[in-house]
Amino acid sequence: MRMTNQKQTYHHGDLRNALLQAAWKIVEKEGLDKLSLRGVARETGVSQAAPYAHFKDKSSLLVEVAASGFTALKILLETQLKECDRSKDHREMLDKLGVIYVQFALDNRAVFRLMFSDVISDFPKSENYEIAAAAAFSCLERAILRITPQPFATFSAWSTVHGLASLIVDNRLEISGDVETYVREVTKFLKFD
Amino acid sequence: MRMTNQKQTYHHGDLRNALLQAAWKIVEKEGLDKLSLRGVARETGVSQAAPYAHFKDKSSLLVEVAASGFTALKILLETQLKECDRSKDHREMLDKLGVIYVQFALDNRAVFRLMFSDVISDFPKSENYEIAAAAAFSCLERAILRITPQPFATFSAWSTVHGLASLIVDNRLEISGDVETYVREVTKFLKFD
DNA sequence: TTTGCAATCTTAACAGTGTAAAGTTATAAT
DNA sequence: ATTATAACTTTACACTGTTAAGATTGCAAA
Repeated sequence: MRMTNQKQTYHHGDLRNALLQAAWKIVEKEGLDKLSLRGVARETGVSQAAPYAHFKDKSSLLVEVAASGFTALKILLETQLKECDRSKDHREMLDKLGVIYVQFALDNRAVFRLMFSDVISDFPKSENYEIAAAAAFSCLERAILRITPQPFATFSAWSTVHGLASLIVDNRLEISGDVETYVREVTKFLKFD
Repeated sequence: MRMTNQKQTYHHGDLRNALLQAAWKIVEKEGLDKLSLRGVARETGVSQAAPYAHFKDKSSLLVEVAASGFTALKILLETQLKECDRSKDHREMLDKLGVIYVQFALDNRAVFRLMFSDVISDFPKSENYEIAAAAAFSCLERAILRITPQPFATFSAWSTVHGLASLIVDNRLEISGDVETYVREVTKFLKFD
């Protein structure tokens, strides 16, 4: 088992993760449509067929990248959630989570798109993906539940924040000024009482 | 100039539109990732290189499909907008537009995704696309302006409805029951007073 | 009407892709 | 040390987007 970056032996040692990292990097730099499995292999310094020892096919690789995206987002949300744990201003907490959500989308445009892409949404999926996605969603849910128990409140908040993030990422909404004020302006119309 | 469906002459007569229709059909039936330019040509009964007489490349074709998607959506929204013109219940009108938006997304999943896809969002675009997209957006805007002049109200409503549509289309939100009640439940937390 | 020309289409070719099959090498278990 | 298995490479195939060169057509000017 070898953990070096450079390939020095026939067996890579940590190829699975190396491929995931390379894929993330390429997606962010070149875009999803420019990402090829062969390119990922090339970037990692292995042969074109090497990925198939670790992933069933290209989609499976991308699903795992998306899953790690959800995990990254979840960590950000959960950190904020803990910071605010003793605060009584639950609404302020929710807004902060919204800002984090949108900021994550902007900082990781291509991966964010991938996370909800049809490459993934249209079925195979994976346990990892479902767990990671649910975990991220649950952060929002917990924050909402401190404000109101109304059943659709979570979906409503998620929809608003997700829609805003999507529209910005997809260039349908030009954003001038910083993200935070923008998110606050948009979410201020959400009222749960 | 010939308008028949079957190809009978060397010149097709209306190939541009035929290609757009075929592309729409294939996208909806097989998904965006399964759509190939060659496949579109095949479906239209024309050679693989024929599309290049009408479109610069594959992306340009898809951009036009997306544009026609926005146009279709705009027509639906505008029809509803006119029907409600004499109504005084502006909020009810807005809700109806929201239902139409989400219903359109569900009825045309793949095209809806295409409309906001990175294939398009990441730059080339086209005049057609921008005009059609702006026209659809403007329907929402007009409806909102009858409720409130607050600057971010439109973005807020659009974000919510678009987010809801996206999450459903991308299978992140399972929908049980009919769309209408679902949309109303989610949007009822939007309050503009 | 004839001629020429531009638009529309076809065929052929190239590089790049995803992926399966078969062979090679390293590691772990005996 | 031997062997089995997992991790890798090489090779090959069908398919893709796109370009170039040639064929066919309708139309406008002569």
